[in-house]
Parts: sequence; C-alpha cells; structure tokens
Amino acid sequence: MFELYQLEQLLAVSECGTLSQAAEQLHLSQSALSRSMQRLEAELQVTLFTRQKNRIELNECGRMAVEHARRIVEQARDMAFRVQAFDRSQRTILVGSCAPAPLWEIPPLLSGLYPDRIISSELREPEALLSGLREGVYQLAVLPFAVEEAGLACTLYKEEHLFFSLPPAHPLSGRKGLYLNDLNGETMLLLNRLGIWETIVHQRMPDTRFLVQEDFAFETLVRSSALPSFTSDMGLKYREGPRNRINIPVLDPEANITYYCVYRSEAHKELSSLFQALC
Amino acid sequence: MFELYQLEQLLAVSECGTLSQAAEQLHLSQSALSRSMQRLEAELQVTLFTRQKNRIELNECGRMAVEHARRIVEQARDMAFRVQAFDRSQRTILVGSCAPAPLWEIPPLLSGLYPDRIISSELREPEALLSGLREGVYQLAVLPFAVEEAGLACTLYKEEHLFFSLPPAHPLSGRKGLYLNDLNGETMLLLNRLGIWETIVHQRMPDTRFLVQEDFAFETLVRSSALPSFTSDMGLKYREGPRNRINIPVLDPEANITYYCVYRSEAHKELSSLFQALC
DNA sequence: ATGCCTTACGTTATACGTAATTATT
DNA sequence: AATAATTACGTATAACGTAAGGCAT
Repeated sequence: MFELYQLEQLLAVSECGTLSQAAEQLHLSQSALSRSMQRLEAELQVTLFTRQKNRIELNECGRMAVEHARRIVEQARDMAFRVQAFDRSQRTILVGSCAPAPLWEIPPLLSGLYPDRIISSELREPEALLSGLREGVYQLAVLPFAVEEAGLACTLYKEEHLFFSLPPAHPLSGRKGLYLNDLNGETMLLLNRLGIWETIVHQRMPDTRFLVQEDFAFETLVRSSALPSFTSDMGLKYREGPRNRINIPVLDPEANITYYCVYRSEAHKELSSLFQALC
Repeated sequence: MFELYQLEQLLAVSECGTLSQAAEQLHLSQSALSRSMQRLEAELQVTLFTRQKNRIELNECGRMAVEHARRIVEQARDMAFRVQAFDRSQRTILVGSCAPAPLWEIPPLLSGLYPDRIISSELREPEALLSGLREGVYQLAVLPFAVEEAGLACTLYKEEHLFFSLPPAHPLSGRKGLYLNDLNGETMLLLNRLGIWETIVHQRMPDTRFLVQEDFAFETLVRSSALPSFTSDMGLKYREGPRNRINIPVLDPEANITYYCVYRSEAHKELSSLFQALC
C-alpha cells in the first residue's frame, strides 16, 4: 500500500507543477521525490504523469489521484485534530466566554468541583465559541444569546448590568441612572479584552476616547485618576471592593447582557454539578 | 505525520484485541507492532491504549481513532480501486453482457473501430453489470431491459429470438412454432454460460434434463446426436452455418429478449461510432 | 547556459526481528 | 507453565542525498 507521505508529495507536485519546486517545498531532493512518485505509480499500478525528458505533467489519472489524495490527507489531518481535541476535552475543561465576567465566576467553581481536571478559559467572539463547541474544542461556552441547535444544550446563566463608575466630583455623579450617550465624548478608562462589551460601548459612545488598560494598570488608574470608567454588578461582586467611586446603573437596554451556558448535549451529566452550584 | 500502515495496524489491533494476535495477522513481530503503536501515539500526542503489564486495551481516544482510521484506510483502498479502474477504462473497453449473443457481435466490431484499445468482455447478471457501470468497471453493458438512471445512457440494441434446434426425425420437427412447454421433460443439449437464458429455460422447462456442454463439445454433440437443443436468430447469424437441423421458433414471449446498450452518459461521444456501426 | 528530470551509487535513518525481562492468569 | 507486553540490541531494508547524465528551452 502507498503511504500518506506519498500522497502529500503528490499534492505538492500538483501545486508546484515541477518536481524541483515541490521538492524544495517538501525539503527533499528532487531525485528522492522523483523516485517516490515512481514508487507511488508502481504501487497504484498506474502512470500518473506524462514524462518528457525534462518535464513532468499530471495525466488524467494523476489529476484524479490528486483529488482523492486531497480528501485522504485532509481526513488524516482531521483525525489528528479531532483525536487531540477529544483527548484534551477529557483531561481539561476549556471554558469559552464572550465576556470576561463569567470567567471570574465559572472557572474557580469548576476548579473546586473537578479537582482532577485542568480548567482553562478563553475570551472569544460568539461565532468562534459556537464553532468551537461543535468541534469539541470547548466543553462550555458562555454566550450572550440562547442557542437552539441539535447536539447543543443551553441553560440560562445570569445577567450582567453595566454601571458607570464615576468619581464623586463628576457632574453626573448624583444621578440615579445614566444613558451611555450621557457620557459620550468624555475620555474614559476602559479595561482591555472586554469581549462583546467592546462592541457595545464603541457603538453607543462613538465620540468617547477610551484609554484601554491592562488589568493591573486599569485598577490603579481607576483608583488614582478622576476619569470615568465602567463596572458592572458582576464586576462589583467578583473584582473591586467598595472604593471612592460612585456606581450608577446604565439604563440603555444594550447595557444588560443575559448570559447562557451552552455545551454539547452529551456533556449534560458531566457538568450537572456545575449547574447545581450556579443555582 | 503518521502513516497509513500504522492505521492499518491500529485496525488490526482493534479487531484482534491483543498485540500478539494482531502481529500474527499482520505477519509482524509483537515487538515491532508494540513500538509502531507507541510511535502512533507519539505522533498523535495522545495515548490510545490503557496499558497493564501484559494487557493492552483501547481507551476512549483509541476507539475514536479507530473509527477515523477505518474511514481513512477505506478511502485509500477506494482511491487505488478507482484510479486503477479509471486507468483501465482509458486503455481498454470492457463490455459486460447478460447473454452471450451480444458478445459475438459487439467485441469484434469494437476491435475494428478502436484498434488501439484492448477489448474485453464478460458475461454477468444484470445487477452486477449495473453496479459495474456505475463504478466505471464496464464501459458498455448489454442488458435485457432499458435503464433510466442519472449518469447512464441507454439505447435499444436488438432482439434475440429463441429457436428449438431439432433433428429432422424429431416428432415435432414439422411444426411452424413451438412452446417451451412442448419439449418439457425431454433431454436437451444446452450450451453453458448462457447468462439470462439459463434462468428462462430452467424456469419454463423444469422437467427437462439439460446436458450442459462447453462450446466445442456442444457443437460437436449437436452435430452428432439426435438430442434437441436451442439456438437463436443471433446464434444462426454469428455461430453455426446451415446444418442438418430444423430450427423452429419458440413462441413464448419470454423467448424473445430485447437488448439495450447501457453506458455512462459521458462516454456517449467516445462510443458514437459503435452505435453508428450497429445501425 | 540554465532548468528539469532520471539513474547510479553510497549512506543514513527507521522499522524490523531476536532475545531477554517482567507481569498476569 | 503459558500468555502477553515492553525494552534492549543488532540488523536489514527502504528512503535519502550527492553526483553524473541527458534533454529541452
């Protein structure tokens, strides 16, 4: 039987057009590639190339073989990818979230509930999370919308409500509630890697200069500067203690996100203790 | 990247349950197989087996890998099969027929029309011919019915009419026509490898003892014995000259077969000169 | 003259077999 | 004791690189 490496070589020859170029791409000598293709032909008992003295070209059989080879090599790569993903999924729980707040709560919970498994987490866009779920990359994804899809289960997680975090001296600090537009145009501190929140605040406050900061820098600057910033009910619960700031709810409907936990249906039993803990 | 031979080995291990048995099946030493599987695991970066000291078992990852491997190996075999079939189909014309008569006429015609191609022919049941057509094994099949199927083209070829071939002394030799039932119970000479005709005569003459003969023996015995036998209009045209026999048409409707030429639609142009010659 | 493919020849890497080792039934 | 898997070690095969040769542009 021929081998996968020969099919990969065939694909390279097909792409490059000449043995020499393909050999270079494969980090192989031309002669080795030449003989490898001769062996492939011998093993298939078929000529794949029309050969002139200094020129080689795929014939019809060869083009057909290339199509098959493409599929086979692709499937082999897919096998490696899926088996590795499955192996990871057995030893680790990878949580993906569209926003940072769920990752302040869920991974620590999981660490306690599944002490023998590695908990990792990623912040990604909802579409990437969904396709990652389907491929078994994520064991759990937190999305800003409910999902109804065969093979996926979905449970309501919780809501996050956005707050402005203003210094007491700020002219609007006395309000009971504010709209995003009320502070549009001011300069604000913003935590980086906010996931879906980034889109929301940039869209609704197009004239605001955001000074985007890393975690530690953000907290330091919030404490030491008079610039307005954001927080949320989840942020107040899991991140900052009470400080010299006045937190005012944002009244826009977009400022409230409802999170859903989405996971592969077959993982329901496995994750049940998490959902109990979340209630 | 892992190689196909490792996937085949994995499948053997999965089937046999132990390395030793799989190694025997693969004509390989156990140690070689053991290391080969270790390499496969290393290349996939995944453990596929749970190992006790003298026992090896596929784990969940391993079972998953086996499923993938099965598909890949099967696809590789399919590639070899299809490419070889395609190659043959380019260099030869393989005609399949449900009955011998069309093979007396068509292959000689093809030999003249396509002198650079090898003409071969086979006698097979209609179902085998159809699936062979779909797989590209046959370039042309002669079937006893019309076929309407995407990808296949079908043209009327001709009819074959069955005759009893009786010695003049036979009591029924004066008739203008006979039914199969009229000779049911007599002993008859029968050419072997009659394809679809076999079913017909056996069904309609269940009490007849058929002395089935090879080609040459059949002709000799027809000439030298007083036993009734069959012939047909096509047989009279392509096989036997006029002899000391009286040929009487068989009147049963089943004794007339209409043949159709069936071929892959894309071969229409290629075969057009054949169809002209047949008209 | 340069680029490209093939063949010849010697070398290396890798998969293999034998045999020893350990553990289980 | 028999069966089964792994490891160690030497070997053989198969793929490789270098180099030479031929042909075409």
